Amino acid sequence: MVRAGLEPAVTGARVTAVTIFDERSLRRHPGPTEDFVDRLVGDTMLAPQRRGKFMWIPLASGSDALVTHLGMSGQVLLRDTATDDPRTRIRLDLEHPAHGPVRLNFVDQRIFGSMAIDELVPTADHPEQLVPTAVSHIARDPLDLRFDDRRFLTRLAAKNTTIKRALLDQTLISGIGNIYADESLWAARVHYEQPTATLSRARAKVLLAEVRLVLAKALTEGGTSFDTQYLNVNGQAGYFAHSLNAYGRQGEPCPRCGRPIVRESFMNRGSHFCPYCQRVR
DNA sequence: CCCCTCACCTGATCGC
DNA sequence: TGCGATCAGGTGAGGG
Repeated sequence: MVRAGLEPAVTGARVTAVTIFDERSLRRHPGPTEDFVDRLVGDTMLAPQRRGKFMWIPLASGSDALVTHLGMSGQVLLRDTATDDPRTRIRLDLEHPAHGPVRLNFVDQRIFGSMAIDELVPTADHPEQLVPTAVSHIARDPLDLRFDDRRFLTRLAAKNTTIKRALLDQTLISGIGNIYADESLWAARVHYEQPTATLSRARAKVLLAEVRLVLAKALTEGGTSFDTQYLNVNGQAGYFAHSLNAYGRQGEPCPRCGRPIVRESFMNRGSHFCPYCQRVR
C-alpha cells in the first residue's frame, strides 16, 4: 500500500534536501547522521521495493538503497513542499522530472521504525533481485508469487515451537504481525499455542490459505487503522479494522459460534481467540 | 544453531 | 485535576 502509493512520485526523483529531526530514527543506519544525509542528497531514487514490513528505494548512483521500516506507528507521507506533519522524524525533499518538487515526511510517533542507507546484496533466497543486507534474512510474504508453499510447510513442521510464534517469525514467512496472526488463526480454527510439530500438513495448508485471504483483504482495504495515527501515503485511514473477527474483540461473541472471544497475554502482547472454535489438537 | 525473553519508544487511557 | 501505572507491538541483541 505504502510502496504502491510512493512509486509514481519517487521513481526518477532527485533528492534535493534531507532534514533529520530525530536521530533515533537513524538507529539502524550504520554511520553517523551526516553520512546518511551526504549519501542521499543529489542522488536519484529508483522504483520502491518491499519485503515483509521493510520497504526500500534503490539509489541510482550505485549499489545502495534507502531502507525504511515503519515499525508500529511509522508513515511515509507524500506532501507538497510547504507541508509539515507533527512527529516528522526525517524529511526528504525531492525534485521529480515530471511532477516537480515533492516532499516525503517520515512520521513515526513511537520511533520503532527507522530509515537507513544499506548496501544491496544478492541472496540465495532471492536470486533474481538484490535486497538490502538488513532485509536479506526476511522470507518472502505469502502473496509473493515466488513464495514456496512446500518449503514453508516443511520448515514449519520442523520447528520446535508453537504456531503463532512461527507465524510471527519473519525468517519463515513475512508480512504477518500480531493482528493478522490472530485473524488468520481464527479463520483457520487453529489455537495459537498449537505446536507446529503436531499441526497436520492439511491444517497448515488451510492456515496458509487463510493467511493469504487476511493479507489480501487488508491490502485492498488499505491496511489496519484504528485512528488517525495510522495512515496511508495520502493521509487516509485504512478500513481493515472494521472487519476484524477476533483481534481486540475479547468479551464479544465469536462471529462463528457466538461464544465469547478471549484475550490471553502471549509474547508480551495479546492473543485473541475463540476457545471453542480454536482448540489444540 | 535454535528458541525465547526483553528493551526500545510515545501517547492514550485508567485508577486513585 | 493530576499523576503515576499500564498497555500497545516489530525487531534484534543477547541469554540459555
